[in-house]
Amino acid sequence: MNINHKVKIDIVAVAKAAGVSISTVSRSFNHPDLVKAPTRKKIERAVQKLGYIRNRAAQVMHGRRSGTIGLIVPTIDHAIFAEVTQAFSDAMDEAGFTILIASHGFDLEKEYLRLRKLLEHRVDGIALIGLDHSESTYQLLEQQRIPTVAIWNFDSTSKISCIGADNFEAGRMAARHLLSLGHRDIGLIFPDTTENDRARNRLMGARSELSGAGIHVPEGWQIVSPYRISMAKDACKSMLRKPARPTALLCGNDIIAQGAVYGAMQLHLSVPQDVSIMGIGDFKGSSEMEPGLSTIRIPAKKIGRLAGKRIVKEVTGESTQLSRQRCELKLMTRSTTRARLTVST
Amino acid sequence: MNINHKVKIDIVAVAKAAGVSISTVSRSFNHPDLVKAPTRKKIERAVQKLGYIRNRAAQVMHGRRSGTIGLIVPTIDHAIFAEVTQAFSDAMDEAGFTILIASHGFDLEKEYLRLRKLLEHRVDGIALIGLDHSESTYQLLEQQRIPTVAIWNFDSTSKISCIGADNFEAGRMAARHLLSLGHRDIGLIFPDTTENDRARNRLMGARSELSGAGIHVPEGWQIVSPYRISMAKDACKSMLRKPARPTALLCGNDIIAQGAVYGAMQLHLSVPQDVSIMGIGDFKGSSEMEPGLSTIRIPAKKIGRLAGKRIVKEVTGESTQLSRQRCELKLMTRSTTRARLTVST
DNA sequence: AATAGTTTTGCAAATGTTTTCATTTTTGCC
DNA sequence: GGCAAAAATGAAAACATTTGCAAAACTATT
Repeated sequence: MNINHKVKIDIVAVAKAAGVSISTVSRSFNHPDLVKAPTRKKIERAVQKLGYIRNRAAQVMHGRRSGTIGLIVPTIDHAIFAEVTQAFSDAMDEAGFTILIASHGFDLEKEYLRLRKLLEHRVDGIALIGLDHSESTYQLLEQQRIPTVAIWNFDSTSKISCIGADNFEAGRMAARHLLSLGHRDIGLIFPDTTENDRARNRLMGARSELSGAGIHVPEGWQIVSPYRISMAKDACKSMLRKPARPTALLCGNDIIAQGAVYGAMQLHLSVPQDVSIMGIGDFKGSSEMEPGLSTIRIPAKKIGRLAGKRIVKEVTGESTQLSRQRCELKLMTRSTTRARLTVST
Repeated sequence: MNINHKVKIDIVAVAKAAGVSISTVSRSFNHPDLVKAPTRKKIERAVQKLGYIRNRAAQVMHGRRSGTIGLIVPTIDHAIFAEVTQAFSDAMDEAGFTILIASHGFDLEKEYLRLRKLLEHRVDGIALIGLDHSESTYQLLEQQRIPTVAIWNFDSTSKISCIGADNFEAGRMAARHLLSLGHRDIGLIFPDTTENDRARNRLMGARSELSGAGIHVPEGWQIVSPYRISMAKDACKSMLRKPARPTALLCGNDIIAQGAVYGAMQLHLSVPQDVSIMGIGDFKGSSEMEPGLSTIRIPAKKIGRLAGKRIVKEVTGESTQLSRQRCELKLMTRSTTRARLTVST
């Protein structure tokens, strides 16, 4: 029955239909306790009849919060980011916020541009992945004084709030696990670390642990592979085909590790008998594959959820100072690692 | 140097700093060719100095488009949706739009609420997954006359624009492949299909093909499992442990199929020697796992990208009528299916 | 029934921008 | 150097809402 014929339905139309003033309509939305129940009823009925939907753009102009948070990720299409994004989104829903999402494909210049665009939309807060961002990004965030939280990394010296794991420690734990199993010939497969602090810190952690144990990783045993199963598979095969091959592989994350496992299988090496493979991350799927992947668990869901709660707090002014939160890591010993069989020395 | 001390930086401040009128500033953004180059330079310098960022909320109030598209997905944290979302996002970036994302966890009532919220933010268009939506959702979309596109399914009778694959056909093709390999004892593992038209159509397609070949699927050989590897693993094991077990498994999607492959492995059955396993979807990872999964390829990236382009066209008014686009399917024969070994009949 | 106090409602200004129309400046041409 | 035409700029209205303040309508008390 509601005739909606070209006429735009705004608060004025509702007021007219309900036979009250505009202010009363506005108030009945924003401060319902200030308007008499019967009046509210009339307004509600008018809203229903006309199919009115409030215009947040107009509200924003009054210094009201937009009720949106900008989330900038490298890519959505990665197990890690998808998981963390979903958890973040759940936290936002709970708090009544909506997410504006943008991805930059690991390009920090693009990230800056995405940030600008989100700010145009007057998001109330910004969530980023990691702490590696361009100087201009950091400057812009500071200049705009917008609540910001970095997801996924913990760093006690960060300039912005951060919630996540200590990646250095993660690399260290992964290395320690392999060392504890008696491995001394260890290969490393990591992504390019120039614009990726997460990977860089893991690598540094791993190397530090290894050299602490007096182990040197020879030239050919450290290779670079992006976070793609197929690439990692090839990288792994190229390393394991060499006459002198490592007895264990430490991978920059679970995606690489999964690729490594499959690569080894293709060479008819069995995991973990012939080679142990260690991941970092414990992504969805790592526990479920065959054989189950040994890895360092980084609690993505928890991080996403905490980050969501944190940004809401900063936006609502409930807690405004910089906060750094470290999420604990956990060694998940599954079926891709085992003690080195024969010590040939 | 830019003093930004509590003073809010709006277009007025820029005008003052540049020594021109507000209108000129606005024009230099929206119709740069209408303002003299030197004036534009002055304005740009003022913008730079003050760190001004345009306020889209204010623009929206003038009937301008918000430059945002609402995307509502069941969940982000699923290989399929993550992939399609990323492709959609890329298309949006290209067109200069920003995405407001919301997820509903396969709950169509929640979907309706998310839609309402997105409409409050005055998104210019809406993208949904699939064609199964609540009556109120459809009504709201129609009433608000907002450009909408359904991603992932093709249906020639849809009430809204849709871009995707014909899931019935996908199910049919998967079944046909198994039949062509000589399988007649086929088990089905599908998710609950009550609020999921994609799964429902696939199942119907598969069953129709099977019964067309005179094959009846006995009670115990059709089980329900959600789209979770671990659950599918268990479901598969429960089916394959029975004394009379099928020679092939047709799975509702690749996640279930991956779970099935791992489940079979755990029972020390080899795939495809002991049992063939067929997926639907060809998600990221399916080609890379060992053994590579035989499946029906649904081109997620392409669908996401096309959907993005389509919604932009509808929003800009370039093409306003309902459009239905079917993306072609492709049988990917990899290593989890093979001809039935011995025909015992 | 009048008064004071309280609750409810309405008026109008304010928000940051775009755009129409009018005004001013510049340009081209004789 | 003056004039018409064209180009550039500015003033003010419009957009959909919120909110401070004032007015009106109730309540309670005497």
